[in-house]
Amino acid sequence: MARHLITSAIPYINGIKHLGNLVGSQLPADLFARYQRARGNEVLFLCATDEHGTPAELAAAKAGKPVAEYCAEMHDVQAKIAEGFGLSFDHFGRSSSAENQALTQHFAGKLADAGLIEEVDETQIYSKADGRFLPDRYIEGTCPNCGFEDARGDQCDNCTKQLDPTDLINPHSTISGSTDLEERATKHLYLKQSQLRDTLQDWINTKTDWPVLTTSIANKWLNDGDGLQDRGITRDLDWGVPVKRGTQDWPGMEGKVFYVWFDAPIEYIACSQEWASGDEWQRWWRTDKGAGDVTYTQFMGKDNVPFHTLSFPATILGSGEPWKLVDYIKSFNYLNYEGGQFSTSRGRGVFMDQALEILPADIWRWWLLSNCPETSDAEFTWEGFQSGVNKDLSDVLGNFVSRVTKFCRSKFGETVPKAGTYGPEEDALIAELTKRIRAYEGHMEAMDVRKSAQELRAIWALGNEYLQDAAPWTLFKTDPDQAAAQIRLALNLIRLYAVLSAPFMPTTSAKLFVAMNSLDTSWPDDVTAALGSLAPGHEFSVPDNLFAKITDEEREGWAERFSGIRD
RNA sequence: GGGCCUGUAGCUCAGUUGGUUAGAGCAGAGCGCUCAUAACGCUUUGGUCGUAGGUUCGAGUCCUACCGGGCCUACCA
Repeated sequence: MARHLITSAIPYINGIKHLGNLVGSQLPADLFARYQRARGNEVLFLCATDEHGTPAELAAAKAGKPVAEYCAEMHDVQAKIAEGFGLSFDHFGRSSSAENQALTQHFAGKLADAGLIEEVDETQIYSKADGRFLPDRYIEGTCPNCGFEDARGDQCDNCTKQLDPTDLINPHSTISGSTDLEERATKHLYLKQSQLRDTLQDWINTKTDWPVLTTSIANKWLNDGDGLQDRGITRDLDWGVPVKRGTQDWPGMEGKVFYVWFDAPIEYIACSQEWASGDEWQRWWRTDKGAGDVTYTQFMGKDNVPFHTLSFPATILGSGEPWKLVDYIKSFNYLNYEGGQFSTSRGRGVFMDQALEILPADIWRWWLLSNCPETSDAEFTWEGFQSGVNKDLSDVLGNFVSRVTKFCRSKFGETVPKAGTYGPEEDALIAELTKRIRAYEGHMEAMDVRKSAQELRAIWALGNEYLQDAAPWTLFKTDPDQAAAQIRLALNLIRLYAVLSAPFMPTTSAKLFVAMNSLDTSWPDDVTAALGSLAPGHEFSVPDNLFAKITDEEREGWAERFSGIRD
């Protein structure tokens, strides 16, 4: 039995995520986790909220709450929505946990012991009105290059020139608008990633099967300009993991916290400590404690790739301790919304809570996964969504279940008919099913999400093709026994579909198991045997229609409702 | 500015190391079926593969230039 450690990029705490965030990390990770469990493998699937950093502090202030309270509430909100989407985390943790705090400090201590931490004196912009140091992006002013008035401190959005905050003319805080800014001396810890450059390059070079998107971003950072740069891992903030060297105070670093991107990936490990009782987590993370046979897969959007291919591995490798390194990084492009971008800050697009208000989770799961942005950015349009969902789910799968169960009820009652035997047509179907199921498995193992969905859909369609060819409604008049055998097979197909479709649509799958009155969720390694699961005489019930069609009126209403800023 | 990705039928996308008449789903057209959510099945119409050159016996696939779209560029996360 294989062992799979699976983590999804951890969503930031400051608000509800949109569908683009969902499809870029949590949803495909859940698909993979559910599939591996269905194949009988041991899975630990982890996710958490990423709670530190300036935006969290500002969001809390805006909500008029202490940041700890705000984060606790938002964590619960995100956890509930995740549950609504059927995300099957073994644990949904928090980067602000005591476990992560201790582990982050531990790693910092080990890195310092290894000579990989440097203390750097520097100056940063301080805003007296805001009472805080400002990250470059929170300072705006006039671009010295093109005269654009709303240039950010790191880059001008108009002429794309890279800037330093001190370059700006008439700089002001984007938080308060205050122009009372000054340069202040401060000291920070830098992780000397440059010393690990060759180690990281050698490691990345072995990952020939990773998505191009993943390795090309990593190589860019490793080789651009002077190569991998050292990186500041502390900030002058109140909310975060206090800077300590292991359990010891760090002289000169009082009142400072670790940078959110330093502690966030460590939460993957800490999350397992939150989940586990005792040392159970170690057999997933420590190669000296039984994690040697673990396959570790991470899922994330492309914006997260540098931190997962370089920063976090630098932390792991630099510690000199036997931690498990990631084996495969599945990265995604972005999902666009009706010709533009989903935007959290501007409230553009459909957000996870809104999605669940208007349609069941499985419908979203199916469309998002079968259209996920694997090779390039993908496009959400209401028309495409409507036609895709109606065709695939209502017409191909839903209607198949409906026609089979209702025909059986009217001719044979709500029991699997006993008469008749299988012949060449059934053998041909089984051969075709076997071929396609093996292909489906291959795509799922490879995490080819769109291809997996395409194959699954083709497997559903085989049922309709078979029925049309067999035509039990005609045969019933002359050879009812043969029609009975055909319907027996078709009923078994429904159970088979419930098994195969479960990773994509867990709720629908569960409904089918209930209707078929079956507890047999075993994977169809032998398709012939799987199609004998529901024995002659087995009772079942006719389910309600699985998927209501999306009407034109609904589609138009939603397109209108979600055309602007979220309410 | 630099780097990476991308441009294939009306739409959304597949096209393995260059190899015969370029594929799928949806949409369109025709036929069939009537068990079913007017659902299903079969057949079929659509493409000089962004443009222009080049390499090759052979290019959607490799090279160059150009045009269009996107992302990243290290202090947002």
